Amino acid sequence: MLEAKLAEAAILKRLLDAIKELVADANFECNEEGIHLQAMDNSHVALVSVKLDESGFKSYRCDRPMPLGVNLNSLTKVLKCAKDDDLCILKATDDADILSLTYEARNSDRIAEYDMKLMDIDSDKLGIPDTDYDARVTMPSVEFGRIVRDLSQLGESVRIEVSKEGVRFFTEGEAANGNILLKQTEAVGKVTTNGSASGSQKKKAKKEDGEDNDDDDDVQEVEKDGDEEDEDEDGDKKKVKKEKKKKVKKEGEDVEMDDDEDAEFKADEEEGEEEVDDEEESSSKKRKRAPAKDTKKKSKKAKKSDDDDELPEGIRIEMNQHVNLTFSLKYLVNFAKSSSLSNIVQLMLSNDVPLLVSYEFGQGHIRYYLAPKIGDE
Amino acid sequence: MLEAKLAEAAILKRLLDAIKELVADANFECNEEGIHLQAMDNSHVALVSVKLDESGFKSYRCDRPMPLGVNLNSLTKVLKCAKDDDLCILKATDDADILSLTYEARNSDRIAEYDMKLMDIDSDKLGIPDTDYDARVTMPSVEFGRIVRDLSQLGESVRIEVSKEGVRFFTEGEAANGNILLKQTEAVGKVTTNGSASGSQKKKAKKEDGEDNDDDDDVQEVEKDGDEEDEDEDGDKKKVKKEKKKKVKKEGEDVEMDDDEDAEFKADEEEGEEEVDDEEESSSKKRKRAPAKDTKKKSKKAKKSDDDDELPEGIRIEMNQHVNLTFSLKYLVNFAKSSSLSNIVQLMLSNDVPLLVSYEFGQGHIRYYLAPKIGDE
DNA sequence: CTCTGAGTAC
DNA sequence: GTACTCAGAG
Repeated sequence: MLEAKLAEAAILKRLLDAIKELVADANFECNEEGIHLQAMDNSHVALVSVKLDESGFKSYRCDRPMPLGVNLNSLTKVLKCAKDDDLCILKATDDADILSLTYEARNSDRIAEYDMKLMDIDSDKLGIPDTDYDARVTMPSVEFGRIVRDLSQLGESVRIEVSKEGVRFFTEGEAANGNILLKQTEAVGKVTTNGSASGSQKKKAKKEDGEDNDDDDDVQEVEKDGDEEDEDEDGDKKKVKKEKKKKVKKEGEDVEMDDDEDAEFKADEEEGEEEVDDEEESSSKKRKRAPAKDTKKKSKKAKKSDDDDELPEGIRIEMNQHVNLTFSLKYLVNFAKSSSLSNIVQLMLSNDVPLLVSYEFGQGHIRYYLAPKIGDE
Repeated sequence: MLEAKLAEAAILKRLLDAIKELVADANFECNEEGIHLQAMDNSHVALVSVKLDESGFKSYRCDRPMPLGVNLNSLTKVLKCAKDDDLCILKATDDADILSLTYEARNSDRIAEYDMKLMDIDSDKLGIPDTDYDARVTMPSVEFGRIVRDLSQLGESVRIEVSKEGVRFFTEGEAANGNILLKQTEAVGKVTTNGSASGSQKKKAKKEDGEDNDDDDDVQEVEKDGDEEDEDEDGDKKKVKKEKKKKVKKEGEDVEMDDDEDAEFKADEEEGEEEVDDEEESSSKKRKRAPAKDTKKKSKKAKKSDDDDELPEGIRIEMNQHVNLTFSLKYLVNFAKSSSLSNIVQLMLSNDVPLLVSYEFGQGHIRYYLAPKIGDE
């Protein structure tokens, strides 16, 4: 049987919000390591992979591997009945025909239990080959969402090109064509959070810093001014100041997102790692609408703690080789719904192979794979 | 003629928001006791009863009983022209073909007057039998709203069962079944306000006093712990003390909700009553979410003052006998719109008789009656 | 007092 | 599904 206790129902709610439009039914594969879901989208064009690590649960027990065939629409309805801060307990018996969700209010004076019928789903689970991507772009998830939403108003697809110059998103539409260039955020003098990759960055990734987001990041005391040419400087500035207390991330290097990718970009991962100090709290609160910035610190914070922060800001571009690929914007817009799960998104690209869009959060990750369009389709 | 001055137009606005979806036209029956409205909903399934007590007005005069036939849609439009804190004066001449609404800004620098045509409505006013209900559940109105909204996503109807365990709401739906259990809030050490009902409670109602509400009731200095199990005495206690200045209701006992129900739970009514002293103001602001307790004492402040709070928290369950009834969620969701009128809602149930959902507020009350579903309809 | 989020209505 | 209104939080 399965009995998994999640500290906050909000995680599951956001996860379902992120994938319910893409996939109708899916198997939640539960085993001693945690819960994994992998599914093709309804039109069999994109692939979604979600992992909730056993360590991300308040308590977790799964005696034997079991696939729970869930209708995501039903699960979404059931999850709407949970308050964000409810304790959420998932239970299934070995016959796996019912998934029970129990929500317990903080004060325990209210306990709600929902039983959802499960279904048999043949999982054609495809293995995902490990790929050494030629380029990786790490950016605030809200910024990625903004870009694809903006461009989707003009055209159907976007060409993403990563070059020494940075990463460029091109769209051609009837009304207008558009292209957005993101340059790597300049490493701030010091404290910059996103700074560059540490040593491992092999290639020639460049990191200028463009963004002019408002950022509120957490940069520390350092101050960087960025006025270089156009954009950006202010973005950084502001961030600099805010960070008073944080101690920042620097050291964490590898912990973060190493799972799939490997050596190639491994070094960068650290960003996610940073932990905040204890007191943090600081100002990180606002991430709202600023274009790029955010601050929120919450994202990854480490896989294990409950909440995590990340470096809220900045764009990092790492590349081994120039890549130029075209994707359907419709899917990317859907992927971007995961912004509520992490402040950071990573785009992994190699010519002629599917794009990987990855969001890491405290309890696990959600990854999307999308094959490039070929020719002018 | 009628001339009634209401301290805040907001009360009327909220009242109309609460019933305008349920009823299209209704008679406002005005007499020397106040204004009363009673109407079946458009599909003749539910009954709404609203009472604005004469004492709840800043000034009130009604020379002779007169029914004012109002189109609630029109009245809603007119009320949207008032600011929440405007003084609102209702006037009608004896021929009752026009209702005049005058809004006066706090500082009197703005006076608006609207005249609305009235209509003849045959009121088939049914008497509402006094019922001694077998169970009464008192809970935060927002929580009730949340529960019925949640469950309405899963199914069409809800079975409400009150037992020694607490109150449980069950729904069966295609996607999932759900049940929510509310246990009586644990009585807090002393001060617990809710105490029990006073003497009148005839049956074997039990009143634990669980509530941990913050109650701010008005309990005075006394402290009651209410733990005995059942009964009531405290109910009276509390009211007794509170009354400092207000003339109020104490005496009014009957005033409260007695209309329909009576003896059964009458005692409890007082809760609503308590007034606060003058200084109130106090902290009453927060009644929000604390689970159960909080201390805040402010609550009701009195009917007359502008706002009333109630004990902001906690769930109280009183029952003479196990009840188990099924209702249409659609109506309950509509009833729950009255949450803006009171922080507290009471559900009165007896097997095979209509459910009474009651919201008491400083100036009066709004009550909904809904017949249970029979069998598996 | 302003902003953000949720709920309700069209 | 989109827009508007109301309520709660910062």
